[in-house]
Parts: sequence; C-alpha cells; structure tokens
Amino acid sequence: MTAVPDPVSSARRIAAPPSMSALAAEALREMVLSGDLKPGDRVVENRLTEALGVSRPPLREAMRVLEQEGLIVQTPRKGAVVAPVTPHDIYEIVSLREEIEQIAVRLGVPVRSQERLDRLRRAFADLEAAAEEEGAPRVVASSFAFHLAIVGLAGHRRLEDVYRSLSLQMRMCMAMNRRARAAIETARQDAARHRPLMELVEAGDVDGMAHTLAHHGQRTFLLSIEDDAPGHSPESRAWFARIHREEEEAMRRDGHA
Amino acid sequence: MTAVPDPVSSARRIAAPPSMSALAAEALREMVLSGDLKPGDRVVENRLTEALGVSRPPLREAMRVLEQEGLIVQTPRKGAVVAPVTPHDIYEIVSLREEIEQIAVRLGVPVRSQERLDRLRRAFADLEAAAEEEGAPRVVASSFAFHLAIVGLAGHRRLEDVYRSLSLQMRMCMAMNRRARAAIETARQDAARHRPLMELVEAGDVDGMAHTLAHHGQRTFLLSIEDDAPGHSPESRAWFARIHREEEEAMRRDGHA
DNA sequence: CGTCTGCCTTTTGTAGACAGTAGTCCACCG
DNA sequence: CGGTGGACTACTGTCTACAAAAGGCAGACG
Repeated sequence: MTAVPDPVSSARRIAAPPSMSALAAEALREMVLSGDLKPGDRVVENRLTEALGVSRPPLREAMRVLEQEGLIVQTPRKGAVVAPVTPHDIYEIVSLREEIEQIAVRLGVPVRSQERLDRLRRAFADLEAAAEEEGAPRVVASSFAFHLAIVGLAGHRRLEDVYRSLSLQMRMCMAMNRRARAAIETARQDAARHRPLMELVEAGDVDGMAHTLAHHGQRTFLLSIEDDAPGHSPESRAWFARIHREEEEAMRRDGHA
Repeated sequence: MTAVPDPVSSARRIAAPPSMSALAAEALREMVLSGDLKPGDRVVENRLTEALGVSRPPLREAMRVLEQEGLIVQTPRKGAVVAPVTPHDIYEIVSLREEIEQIAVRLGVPVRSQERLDRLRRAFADLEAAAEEEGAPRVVASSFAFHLAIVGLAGHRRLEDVYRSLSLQMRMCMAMNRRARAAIETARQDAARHRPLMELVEAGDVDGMAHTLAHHGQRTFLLSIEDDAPGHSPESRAWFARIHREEEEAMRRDGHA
C-alpha cells in the first residue's frame, strides 16, 4: 500500500544495542524531569561522570542532545546549567504545543492508519492503568505519552519530534514547582478528561478534537505562574492574561451549570 | 520595558570563543548544504577528522548536533549517513514550514518590536543585494535568512529554532538536485516575490501575509518531484497532488490575466 | 579600609589510544 | 556449482591523559 511502512513508528529499533551515550542522556534527562536537577542548577561534567559511572566523552555527547532538546543550555567556556524557565519560556512552550496539536489533529484525525490508532489505544489504556495507581507519578508520563500518540496520528515524524521536545520542557517546568503538588492534582484531573479525547478520535471528529484540545492544557499549572514574576515579555504577558480570562470564563460557566 | 531584552536575538553571543565543536558543526553543515555530501552518503568519522583537522570527540559532538538538526542519521553500531530524503520527507519539511510561517505571522505581524523589524529590513536589503550578483548562490542563503527573519517577528525562540532546522533540511533537499539548476532559477524568481512580503509586513497586513506566504514556497522545486518516486506515503501523495492542483490553477489564472 | 593584581584551583576543550562489533570476503564443504 | 562457516578489516564506542581558559581568593598597594 504505502512505500514507507510508517515513518513515525519505524524509528524504533528492534534490537537496541545499549549505548553509553544514550544511557547517559536518558539518565540525565530523568534527573532533570524528576526535579533532582532544578532549572538554573549547574551541570558539572566531572561530578556527573562519577555519579553515572560513565566517562566524559559520552556524557558530553549526551549533554549535546539534552541541549538540543532545550533542557540544558551550554555556554562555551563557562559550563552548562539546567535551562532556566521564565514566564516567557512557558508561554513559548505551551503556545507552540497547542499549535502543534491543532496541526496534528487537522492532518491526522480521520485516522487512516490502523497502526497509529492502535498506538493511541495502547497509550490510553496505559494512562487509565496509571491513574488507578496510588500517588501515581506515572500519570504524568502516561499523560504526555497519550498526547504524543495523538500528535502521532498525523504520521508526521518532524511534527512529532518537535512536540516531544516541547513536552520534555513542559515536564521540566512542572517538575520545578512540583513541591506545591499542584501539578500532580492537575494531572489527575486531566486524566479524567482524556476519555472524551479518545472518543472523539474514534468518531473522527476533527472540530471536536481541535476545540477540546485547545482547552485541555495544564491550566491550573499555568494559573500558578505569578503575573509579576521576572522574565515576562509583552507577548507572554498578553498570553497569560488571555489564559486567565478564559479560565475565569470557564469557571463562571461551570458555576452556572 | 520588558524584562527579557529580546529572547530571540539575545541568543547570539557578543564575543564568540571559537569552539572546535561549533566550527566542525558549521563546516559539516556547509558540506551537506553545498551538496558536497549528498543524502545517503556515509559520514565516516576518521575521514572527516583529517579533512577538517579536528579530533574525533569534537567531531562526534558536531555530528550529534547535525543529527538533532535532521541533516544526518546515526544508527548505533553502523555509523552515520547524510539523511536520505524521500518525497514523504519533503512533504513533512515543506508542510511544517508553511504551518510555522502561518503561526509566526499570526503572532508577530503587527510588528511590536523595532529591533525585530530592523532585522527583517537588514535581511531584505541583503537579499536584494545578493540578487544583483552574478550567478548568485548567495541568493538561496539570503532568501532563507529573510524568511527566518519573518518568523523571528513573532519573538518566539522555539518557533524560530524549529523553522531554522527545517530550513536547513530544505536547503539540503535543494542542494541534492541543484545539478539540474532548477532550484537556482526558482530562487531568483522567488526573490522578486519578496518585496510584496516586505511591504505587507510594513503595512501590518496579517491576512495578506498569511495568504501570500501560503503560495510562496519553492513550488517549481516541488513540482520536480516525481509522483512515482519511491518513498511516498498516502499523506505525501495527497499533499503533492494538492500542490500540483494549486499550481495548475495559478498558471491558468495567470494565463487569463 | 577599599581596590587592584597576581596566582591558584576548578572546569572545560581537545587529543590520542584501545577495545568491541558489524560487515565482508574467501575458503571449504556438501 | 551453491551454500555456509570463519577470519579479516574497518569502523564506531569508550576511556585516560593533557592543555588552556575562566573564576575565585589572597595579598599587597594606594
């Protein structure tokens, strides 16, 4: 039928040869996403080599990957730090994420590939299983995987790659103030909102998907961003103001319902 | 006025400490974009180290960057090749590029930042200067820089980064069949079409920009892609068909005018 | 007492070398 | 003559070691 089997999902290798670089990248990524390393923290090579048990060259390559993913920033002779996130950064991440979701839904929602739909179903099942667990930090990862699978419906590898990178940055932001535990609550609340998305996909309802996704973001997390925090740009200020307006609107509507 | 000076343009360092990794990445990128290395060609580390005069560690880091940019593909124990481009890849690159341009115009076109507008004006002047030169391979780079500056109007660093990466891949595709010189012709023709864009930006015409950009792509390059080439997906086939339809429509309209 | 300058430590950038694995070619056997 | 096994080659993955630069600290001078 199609010359390429499925450009997106065929990226995974069947037999994965463990590579120290890849392992180091994964470990480092996990340290950032779990909040062990907070934005602004210095990332010293020597310290990590003995912590991870790898030598510096593979670690440096891993740091290059993390840099491209936007999780750390490197300045030539000064070292690396976990990427600091300003309100403007959060604006960039969330707004671009939503735009990409819209594009993906437009491209992929009358699902044409059984393979991609199966992937989404698996992600949904995994998410529901994770939601039942106690405490459930796995909900966050599963939720992001579910959204990633939605974007994957488009069969657009580059679109999915960008979305994956943004999701990682988003998770880093949420790990930053997970201390407040607000993000976890958000995740559990959002988990309940995933079933309608799944149903809309099954029904092939493009407009419904687009509309639902547009109001699906981690809103309570976004609302926790102070308006007078440093690092705002005019764009981010206007964008956050819009989020606040929409959320108040939604709360008023729900109150009347 | 704003807490962050300008997140996009502040990325450039004032005093650039020369880093072998960065130099190697730039040289390697140039080799790919100029067509010295064609898609599918193997990228052997030892061969490049003696060609570029650097050692393997910085070269490997450079290759990691190029990999993230989508210009080369690395498979764990087999080595690296210049990213092969199928029609599906071209569909991905061009379609995402156009989507990003639309987003950027929506976000940035009533230009609020004098700095960003100045950057666009400089890019435009540079493009016009390059168009006057003989042969003018610099037109291609200047044209891409101009488009990048348009996207930069949004003040959205991540959006611009994605666009830059896609532009590099696009240039690689065009370098691939530059042998036919069709791409160069396209670039010169397109150069004339840049002035309206500049004027629309100055006028703050969002809809005009969006509409013009939607039909501004390297169409003659795209039309050179054979419909029966290997590596098509259902999505790419449908997309190319649409491009052909639109182009025929445009030619018929111009013929009547 | 404050500030500037020089040295020292820390950290990064780079080089060269070694080990392990995948692909390939040839020889041998059926 | 075809297929299979093994050895060889070449490449990648990783490590240790060295050099250079940036930042911190102490001491001396104004």
